[in-house]
Amino acid sequence: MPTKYDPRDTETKWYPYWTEQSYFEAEGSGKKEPFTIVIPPPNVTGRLHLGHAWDTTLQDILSRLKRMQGYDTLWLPGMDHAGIATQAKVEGRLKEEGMDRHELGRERFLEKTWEWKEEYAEFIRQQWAKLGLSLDYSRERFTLDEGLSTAVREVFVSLYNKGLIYRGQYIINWDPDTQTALSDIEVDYKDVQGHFYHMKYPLKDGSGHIEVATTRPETMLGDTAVAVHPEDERYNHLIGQTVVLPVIGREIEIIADEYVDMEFGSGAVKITPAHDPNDFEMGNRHNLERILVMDESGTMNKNAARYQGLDRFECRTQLVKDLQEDGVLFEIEAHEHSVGHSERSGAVVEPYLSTQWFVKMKPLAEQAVNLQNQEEKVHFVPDRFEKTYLHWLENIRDWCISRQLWWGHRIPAWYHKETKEMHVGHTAPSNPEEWEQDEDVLDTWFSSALWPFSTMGWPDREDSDFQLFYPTNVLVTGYDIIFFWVSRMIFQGLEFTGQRPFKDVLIHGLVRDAEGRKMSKSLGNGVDPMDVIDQYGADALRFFLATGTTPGNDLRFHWEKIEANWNFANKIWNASRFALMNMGNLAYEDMDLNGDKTIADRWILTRLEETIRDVTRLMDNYEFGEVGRLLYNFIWDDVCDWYIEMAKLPLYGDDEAARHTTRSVLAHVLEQTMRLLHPIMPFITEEIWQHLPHDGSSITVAKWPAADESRMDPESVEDVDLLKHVIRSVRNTRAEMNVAPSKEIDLQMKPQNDDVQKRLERGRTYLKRFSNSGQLTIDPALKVPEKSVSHVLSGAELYMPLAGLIDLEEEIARLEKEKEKLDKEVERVQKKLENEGFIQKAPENVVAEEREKEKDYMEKREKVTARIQELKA
RNA sequence: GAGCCGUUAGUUCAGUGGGAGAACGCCUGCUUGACAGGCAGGAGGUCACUGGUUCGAAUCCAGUACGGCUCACCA
Repeated sequence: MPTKYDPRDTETKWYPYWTEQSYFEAEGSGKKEPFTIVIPPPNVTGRLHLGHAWDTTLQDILSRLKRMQGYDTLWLPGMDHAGIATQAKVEGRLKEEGMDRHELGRERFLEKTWEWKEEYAEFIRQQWAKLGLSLDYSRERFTLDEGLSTAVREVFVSLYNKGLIYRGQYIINWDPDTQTALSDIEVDYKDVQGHFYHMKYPLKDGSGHIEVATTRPETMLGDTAVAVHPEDERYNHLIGQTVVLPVIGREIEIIADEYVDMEFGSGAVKITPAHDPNDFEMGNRHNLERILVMDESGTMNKNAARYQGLDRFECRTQLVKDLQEDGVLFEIEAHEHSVGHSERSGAVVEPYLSTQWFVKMKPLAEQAVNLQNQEEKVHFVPDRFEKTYLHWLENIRDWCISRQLWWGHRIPAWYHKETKEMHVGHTAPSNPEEWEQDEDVLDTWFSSALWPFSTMGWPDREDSDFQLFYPTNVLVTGYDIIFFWVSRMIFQGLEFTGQRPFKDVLIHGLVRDAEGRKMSKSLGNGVDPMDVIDQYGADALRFFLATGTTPGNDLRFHWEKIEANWNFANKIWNASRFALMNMGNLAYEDMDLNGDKTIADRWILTRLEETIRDVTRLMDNYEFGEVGRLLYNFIWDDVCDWYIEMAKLPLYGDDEAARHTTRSVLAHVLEQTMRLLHPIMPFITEEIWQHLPHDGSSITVAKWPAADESRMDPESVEDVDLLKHVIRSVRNTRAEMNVAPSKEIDLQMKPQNDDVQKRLERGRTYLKRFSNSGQLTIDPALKVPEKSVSHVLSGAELYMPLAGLIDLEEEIARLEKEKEKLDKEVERVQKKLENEGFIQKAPENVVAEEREKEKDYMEKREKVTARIQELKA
């Protein structure tokens, strides 16, 4: 084994082995308790980013843990066709080749897109492998697969038949760039510094005019009314009168509607039912005509009269100029307002009248809301996200699900060419030549919403995977897609399977750069997880992702932390190297933990049991950060800095039996620790585990360690704690007095009682070695040496005669300082104990602890004071 | 406008009713038979602020300030 850990060797070796041995394939036999996670399917648009790496690392930790704990673990992989995003990518590629999808035709374009999909799917699988993810590839799914498409049609037809899907003409969010409708949540609202345009519309009878204002003046071309509040005294007399719409010359009525806010603007509103959702509603109430003034690309149409052919923003500029000249537009006010942008293309979204398909959300949302009052609810971790989720559901509007794209699930609706009759069903009507299928496809999230069950054979409820592995145990995802995905899976799962699709939802945040900024292409601050792996290994990256933060919070990426985690891997590597070099070909069968163990052996075994217990508990609570901290400290501090150093005594000694016991303990501790760490750092733990004495073919299928209280030895912990205190005091003195570690000193200890004396005697060999003392005295009747440095510990005093090195004044000053510290402690404790309330109300054990401390501090202070007196005398 | 989160050591973050923690960074010393990407020792914090509850508050409650996020409205 090389002295430095090189993750590249290890990490390329094990993944092929794991998959060849089918360790990640769920059995599906029903003999073991199942544990299921479905992966949030990444888009087949490109490379995985750090967010994916984080999300999947957390899932892999849970999957590996549960697999080791004996569950029939299914972690189901797959990908999402990502309608708009993928189509845009393929169109981009076509454009480079000087082509256009319309030239190519729908069928050829889809062929090209499938090619793209295969290419990127392979790419994504390679990245999953590099991350070490324990995915069951035998069950990989894609949202456009045959089976999943069947599920999509089943859901569509069923919801349609229940009246929960309908088609109609409404105002939707239109993206003129990609030329498709969007759902409400695919629109990003940004505050924009715009203008408020004030206009006068003349009354037909010539008696004057009425003032209106708008932020989108081009929509005035489609106005079909002006509205005022029925109780607005300024306008009462005008209700029912007619105004002549400038430019167009259309005569439109002044109507009364309570929606109008009298306080806002002039109190009169222009009404454009085909270009604004509120105006559309009002139009329905008053039977107003709906006039579209643009086409699907945002270009003004024939209803825009002389502005026909202009882009909507060119039209705005020109129209404003013209209206100003005509005196219609009399004021332009700076006005900050919120403007919707397409989440995908960034284009300004146009509220647009259009015929689309919708899901009626009220009944579905209600079910999901009610679920949270039941025992079998979805548990959000951390639970604050439940509030976010419920608030959204309670205020939900109908979901526009049709998209004017080619790449996706085609809507299973057919229209008769002549009668215009509509047919909704799994298949086309029997005489297909007389019908044509709806051109549109479904929102990508419509199919993603079915993912937890469509991937398991549903709608075949008898499918063995669906029977065994559904509902899933936990969903791991970022808070940014709670609305898009989590909520939709829940209401569709309830509607179609009658069960929650997952018991827990583990929410994480976003990966940010070191300055806390979101990683983005435009900022160029993104980090490719594959680069991180190439430099430091997947284990280092995974440890960082697992331990960097607590659930629900964002994570800042720091290269230094990744590097520190490589150091940790290297530390583990070298500790193992040491163990193996001193293992003497110890075989697994020959390991013996029942021999005559040293206090170090008993202590580290106790610490191991504590670590097993705590790590298991924390894993179950998704507290991976704490798990990492515990394992890091156990390995680095307890195993490496203390146990290995202590184990060197028997290992380098002549006592064969003692050596055998210590070898066994060391091998056992490392072997068990590798198992505990394996879910987080799968590669290095497998590598080391395979080198160590072990039983079985792979750590991936080794049993998760079980805590055994009977192996704990509290005495040994007290022993080692005392030894550590003594050793630290000596080291501290050496450092302060500039006594080189290589220079021998005398160490004289005066125990206060038999118990401490015995402990010190038991630890004598360790004390001698770690203090590098020539003479070591343990004597309750010790005659205090002159000219010596002293330390007062709980239960013992220690002296180091360092004649010639000691400055008496300095030593007194040091002890005075020590005494001051103790004074403060005593004062603090006594203040507490003098408090009647504390004595009466605080729990007994707390009071007892304080009394114990008081005694200890006072004793120490006494000793220190006495020592000062001696030195002064 | 409503809701949520954060504010703890130079930095990144844990801790969430009973003596302020870790990692990294910093300072000092060390070719100690696994590791100098290491070992040993050390410095460093009125836990944002103001009140309240409590025998006891970094921790619970209310408010304030600053930073961030989400939703809604915006003619």
